[in-house]
Amino acid sequence: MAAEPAERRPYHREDLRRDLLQAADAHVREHGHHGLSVRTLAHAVGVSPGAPYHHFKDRRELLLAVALDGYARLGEAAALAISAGASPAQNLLELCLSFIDFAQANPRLLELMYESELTSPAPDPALLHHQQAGRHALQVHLEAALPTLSEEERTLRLLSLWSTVYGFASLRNKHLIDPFEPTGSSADAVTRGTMALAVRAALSPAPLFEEHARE
Amino acid sequence: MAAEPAERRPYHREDLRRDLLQAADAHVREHGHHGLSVRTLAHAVGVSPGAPYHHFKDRRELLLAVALDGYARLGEAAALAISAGASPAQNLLELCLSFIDFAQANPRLLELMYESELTSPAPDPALLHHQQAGRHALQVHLEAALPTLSEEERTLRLLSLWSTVYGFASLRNKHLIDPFEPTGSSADAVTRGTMALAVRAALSPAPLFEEHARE
DNA sequence: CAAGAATCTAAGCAATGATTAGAAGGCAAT
DNA sequence: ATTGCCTTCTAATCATTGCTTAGATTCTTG
Repeated sequence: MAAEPAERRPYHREDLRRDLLQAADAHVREHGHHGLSVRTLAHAVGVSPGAPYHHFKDRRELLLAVALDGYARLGEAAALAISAGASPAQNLLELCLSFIDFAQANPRLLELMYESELTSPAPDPALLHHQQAGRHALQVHLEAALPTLSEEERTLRLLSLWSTVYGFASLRNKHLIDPFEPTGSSADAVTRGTMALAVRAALSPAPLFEEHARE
Repeated sequence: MAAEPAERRPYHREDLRRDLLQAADAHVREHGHHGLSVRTLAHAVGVSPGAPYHHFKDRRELLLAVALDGYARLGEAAALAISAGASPAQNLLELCLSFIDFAQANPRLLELMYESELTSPAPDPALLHHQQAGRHALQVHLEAALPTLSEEERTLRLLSLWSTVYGFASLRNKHLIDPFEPTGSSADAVTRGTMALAVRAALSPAPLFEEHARE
């Protein structure tokens, strides 16, 4: 929490904004964003309590910047997950797993990234864009995998899959999935199985919708 | 926000705790729990700033009580959704839709009900129980519908379905599903379709898991 | 009716978010 | 270089908030 109080204080420092973001990110990772105080953050970086307000209008804007940083890293992870040679089904699964892995590796950060308080009162355009990116990323590969399906069917499958991924990650981070042992590196068997199931269902060639309409 | 400042103040009032909870619930419904202040709440109810602390140890405990109230009402809605005569599939779908409906009707309250800040530092047993109830409710009917499936397969389907429901409700409340017109009463076509699809996939008799293992 | 317990008020403390005035340093044009 | 302006930072300050304490008021129970 309390980083080094900064060796020296050259009044105008190199890049206070960067240092603040770094310290804020560290705090969010360890304790979540709820307890984060601008003052203690300033003190940790070795600067007066009012200094951060020259780089961020608000506490909210500071947290917003941390969140946007998180989205950037999430985007990188997602980009690494897909590969040009793989099938759409594989890419879809890897994309889902990359999100879950990111959520497991950065639970507090992900919580901030989807924190509703961040968007109020004005929904930041950049934030909204990144929040929608998750769905869009899946959409592309789903369309590639199921070009023949009706637009409606595909939308439903997309929403279902994205909801599953986001919901699983959220519930898992809330420790509501299971007494998981923290397996460590990558997704465990249950996670992989659930995601594989979800992708399979989303890609099932038979129209799942409008079939079981009896009764 | 500001309720009537209470007509008179008989020092010992009827039930301050109830009044506080009611006012807190109203505030959460309108503005969410983030901005809720114990002091303004006390003032709205017409009582001194320290009074609430005789009924709630903490601001957190007050919010916890509001959340538990929410879970009680969610439980009632869920109980109304299932009917003894219906098929497990129908009950499953209605259960899912009742959760989505509740989420749509009380978005801020649901956000509080799954707020992580609520559980820290000590995860309240009652809260945890209610949070797990969503999954358990689905579990019962899923077991009734798919008694022949392996335990593993059923667990994966359960987790997938519950994740879909929770994820869809969350994303929808974050306005991340679509530009929805607030249709008003019940779930709209996209919601019903997505949930029907998810239930269908969860109940698909063919083993979705461990089948497509080629490649 | 008296004693004790519960509920409430009043006052106050420490922490926090945010603003303001002005000092300290950087930067560009002359 | 010196001048003038802008940016960055400090110091001081304010309002709000969560929460505690001491004591007043009321209820309850023996």
